[in-house]
Amino acid sequence: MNFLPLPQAQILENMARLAYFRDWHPAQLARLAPHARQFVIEKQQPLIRKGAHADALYVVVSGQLRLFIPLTSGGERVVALIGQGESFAESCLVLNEPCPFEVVACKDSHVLSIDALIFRQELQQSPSLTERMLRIVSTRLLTTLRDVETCAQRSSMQRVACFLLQHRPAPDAEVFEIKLSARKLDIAAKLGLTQETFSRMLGMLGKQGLIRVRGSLIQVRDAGQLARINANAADPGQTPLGQ
Amino acid sequence: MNFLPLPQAQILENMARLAYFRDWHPAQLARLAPHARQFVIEKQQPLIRKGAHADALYVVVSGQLRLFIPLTSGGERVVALIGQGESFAESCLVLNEPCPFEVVACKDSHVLSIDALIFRQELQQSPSLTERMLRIVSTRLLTTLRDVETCAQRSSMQRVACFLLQHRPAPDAEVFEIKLSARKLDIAAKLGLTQETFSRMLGMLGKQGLIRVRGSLIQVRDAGQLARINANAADPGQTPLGQ
DNA sequence: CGTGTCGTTGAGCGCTTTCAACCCTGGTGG
DNA sequence: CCACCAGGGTTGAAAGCGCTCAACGACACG
Repeated sequence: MNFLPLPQAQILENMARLAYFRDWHPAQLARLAPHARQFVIEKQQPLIRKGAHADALYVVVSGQLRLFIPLTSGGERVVALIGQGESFAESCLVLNEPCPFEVVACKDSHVLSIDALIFRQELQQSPSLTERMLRIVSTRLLTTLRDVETCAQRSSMQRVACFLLQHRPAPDAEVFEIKLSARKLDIAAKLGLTQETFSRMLGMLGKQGLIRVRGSLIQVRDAGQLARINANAADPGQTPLGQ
Repeated sequence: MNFLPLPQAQILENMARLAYFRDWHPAQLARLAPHARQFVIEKQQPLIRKGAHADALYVVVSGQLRLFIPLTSGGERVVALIGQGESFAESCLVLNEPCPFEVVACKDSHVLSIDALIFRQELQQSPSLTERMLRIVSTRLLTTLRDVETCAQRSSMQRVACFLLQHRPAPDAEVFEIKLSARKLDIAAKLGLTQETFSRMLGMLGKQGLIRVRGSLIQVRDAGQLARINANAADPGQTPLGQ
């Protein structure tokens, strides 16, 4: 985790370029930039440990971070994968609570940080910033609840179907493509599965012709049938008993 | 779901009495009260269906509500149990998104509702209210993440241990009591377990002397050992093979 | 005292995990 | 150009664990 000795002008420019800061008040950005830093974090290096206090608001400039809860088995339960232009740990910052998950870089990444004290100060003085944070945290809560729904599915086949259908561009789209934004290992961990099980389920769906997998590219060819897997507890991949 | 024909003065008084509205601006309460209603909802009756838009901010005056995701198996995955003086679905209200869970009364309950439009209006005009909502939603997100952590535990024994330790009053408290705030059925569903498994795990812990169960009262007698169950993947409840 | 709800206990099955080996792909260097 | 290597992904076999179904027990309520 090396800080980049960037001049403030550069930092401010980087911030202005990020979609995340779009339509923040320019004056606000100018106030925050002097307390912002940018740094590089190498693949597999930790950024925040579980239980630590978040001392800044972090925004990913490039790369990808993995938020996860470490399991006793040595495994991980991925809570979120944070990509370019996203922030995280906002709720911890707001409440000044310890971080409930670990944060590690999936790949070499650039991250921008805004000092917590300064940010809270700005928060108190800026209703529009507060409103923005309310929106962000609300969105994250709904996303998390959707993930909970996916993981709540009893069978692993249903979880995978649920996951695939989350990427449906429209409620009636029957065919569409998904570009996996992370290693299958991490996605499996986000679904509460092992990578082996995830792989098997994708294989099964492939054999049925419902999807087509080529590396990290998945083509869904029959979303309706996929949705039916989710609805029926029955697994149509196995012997069609009576159906 | 019967609306109570309460005079506005009564509604306002009820609101003022609720801890939830403590230190809201009196003027604010006065503005909202005319658009608030109070109603009774009977045990097992639905309040909001999954996918519906929340048309109001709801606050529980008495009783208990169950927020859950329906599973294809007919079961439920409880997301939260909302008791007196708590609100819910704030994030849906803020983003005007459909509700990701069902809401049903656990017991006969009194609920207060504030019209969504009016509430959003007030939200825009009142930075302090926005800040309050930000705190509430942030808290709910952290709570949800803690629940995710519990459910992420591989073995059911670990989940139960995790659940019990969530009620530890202090990090070093070795003995303490827990009063279950809901039916064991619902708590099990919140842990992602069946009530049978939940019962079995409590039974095992009881036989080991780590806890003592009397109805909905659980006395934890050795929190340290309980924490160790969580840390070690090994289940000390079974035959001590080799240990 | 009967009734209904909730909780407990028991037995068997199916699924996911675990552990293992193997494959595939991209990158590197001779 | 090919051999080699490392990381990620796939596939196979075996075993453990939680779910399901079913019956019983406990308790509150009318």
